[in-house]
Amino acid sequence: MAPDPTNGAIADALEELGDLYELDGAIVHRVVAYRTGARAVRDAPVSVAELARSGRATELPGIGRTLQEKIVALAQTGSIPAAEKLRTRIPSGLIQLTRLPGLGPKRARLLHSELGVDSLQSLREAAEAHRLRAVKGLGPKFEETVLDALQRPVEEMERAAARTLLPRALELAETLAGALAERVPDAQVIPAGSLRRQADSVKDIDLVAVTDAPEQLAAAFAELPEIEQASGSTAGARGRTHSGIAVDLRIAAPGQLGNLLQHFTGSGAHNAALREAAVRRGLHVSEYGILDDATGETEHLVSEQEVYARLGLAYIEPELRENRGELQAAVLDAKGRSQLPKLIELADIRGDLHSHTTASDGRASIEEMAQAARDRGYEYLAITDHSASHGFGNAVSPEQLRRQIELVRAANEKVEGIEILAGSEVNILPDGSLDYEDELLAELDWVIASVHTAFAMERSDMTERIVKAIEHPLLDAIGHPTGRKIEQRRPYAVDLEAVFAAAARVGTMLEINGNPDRRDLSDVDARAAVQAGVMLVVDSDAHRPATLANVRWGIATARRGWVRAQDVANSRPLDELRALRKQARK
DNA sequence: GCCGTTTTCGGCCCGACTGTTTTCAGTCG
Repeated sequence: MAPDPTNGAIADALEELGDLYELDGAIVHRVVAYRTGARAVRDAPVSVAELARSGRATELPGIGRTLQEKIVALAQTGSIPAAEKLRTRIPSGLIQLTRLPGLGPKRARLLHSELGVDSLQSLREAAEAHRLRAVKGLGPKFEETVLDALQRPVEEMERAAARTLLPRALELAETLAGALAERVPDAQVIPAGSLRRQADSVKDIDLVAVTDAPEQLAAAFAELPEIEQASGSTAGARGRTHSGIAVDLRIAAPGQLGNLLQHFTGSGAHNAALREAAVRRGLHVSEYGILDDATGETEHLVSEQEVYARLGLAYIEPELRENRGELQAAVLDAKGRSQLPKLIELADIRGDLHSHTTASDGRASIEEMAQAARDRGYEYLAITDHSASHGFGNAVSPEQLRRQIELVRAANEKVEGIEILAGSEVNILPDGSLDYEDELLAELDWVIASVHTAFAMERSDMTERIVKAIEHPLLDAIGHPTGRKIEQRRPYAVDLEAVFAAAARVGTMLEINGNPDRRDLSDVDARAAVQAGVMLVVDSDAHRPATLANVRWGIATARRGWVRAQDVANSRPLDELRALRKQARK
């Protein structure tokens, strides 16, 4: 039997089917239903193919009976009959057409029926022969836009599609906001959009500003040294940085910051769902205010708290605004309470359980790392250098680890105000064993294990490998459990449901690694892990004192995953953390 | 195609911008 399609593959298939229906002239709501469904599948933390087979995929918001049937067909036969049928009628090149700016499904359909255009190549030929302008509803300007888009080099298209990791984008946004506030002293400039939601990566930088001098602010934006090209008005300005990131600045009068910030924080899916629910209550939400059908009046609100309150909702933290159930959870009951979690905060973290020194590939000594951790206000720090088989010239032999344990004990005497734990980040070998003897592992205060080799294993083998490690009695936690690198490397194939079940059963913790390239577990995975009963740890994986601060990206991911402080072991004092170790629980 | 503290049928977020238009359709975020 063929393996189940991944959630990603199912989502791709539903999106393609949506595109096909759209080009076939289906009503927009049907098309939107496919795209909403695709998103729900992509975000789902469990195997949707399995869910659909047991008739439970309809529990996902946006998946009904029809989509479930199509998912089952995809899992059983490898394709969806409706898509097969549509493909005979709609040339695949038409979908490519809709990716061009200013060219959507309606125009692609029009070009196909009027001119027989069915690919980027035939579109180019038609445009060059000036046949586009002859079509009713199109004109020379449109023809020019099309030729322009087709002539743009591939690299530029790719650059425009590229996403920037959160830390870099946030730093840039803060630089721009600071420079603007300096030039227009009364202006308040706030990063919004996916930046404010602390997403893994962002497509562009959204800034929201409040000022009484909008013209001055828009002009100042265009003058910024970081901005390469800009256009603007009193409502805002757009530009592009020299590094190629699009920047959007929106300017509001002080009285409506709440509405504007809520709108531009998004996500698009959150806002669409929020507004649909509001319409049922006779309220119409936009970036300018809330229009009440009953009075015909539009209210302008200064704060987001007021916006959510006006809609009968508890305040929703930006990290939760992805339309993953937060709107339902925010509904206030008769006593004014909601089902939203109290999210973990950076200040809840009492220690770091994953850090490196010069003993392996780190850049600082045990003492330097410990002092930096203490200066962050931590109660404890685990030194977890790589293990015997790590390779890259920085493996730690068993003898070296014994010596390292002594060095940690000695450093603990020297450095006041923090407890240093002797640990290791051991490799999970392809057969699921760890690469130190149990006798040595038993001497350590903290053992974290990670996959660093043989990423390309079969899903079932990788699952078996990691579950075996989880079941090791001396192991405390699994580091960066999926191996993903944001925008670079997909997670290795593994059955996370089985991993979570095993971890919950034996009491092995799972990490949210705070390295901004990793943030692994991801937000949706972390949420599913907690739901399965897993205890998490949030670590920096620091290789030098400064990168201890990377724990903030782990906290961002945890918050996006609905994680509370009580779900995270290193939010607890050291004695409580020790009591959570498997060894202590026996 | 999905969904329901006004509905199992009849709705389905909101506004800006562009280019083509004599009042608006299509696209985008």
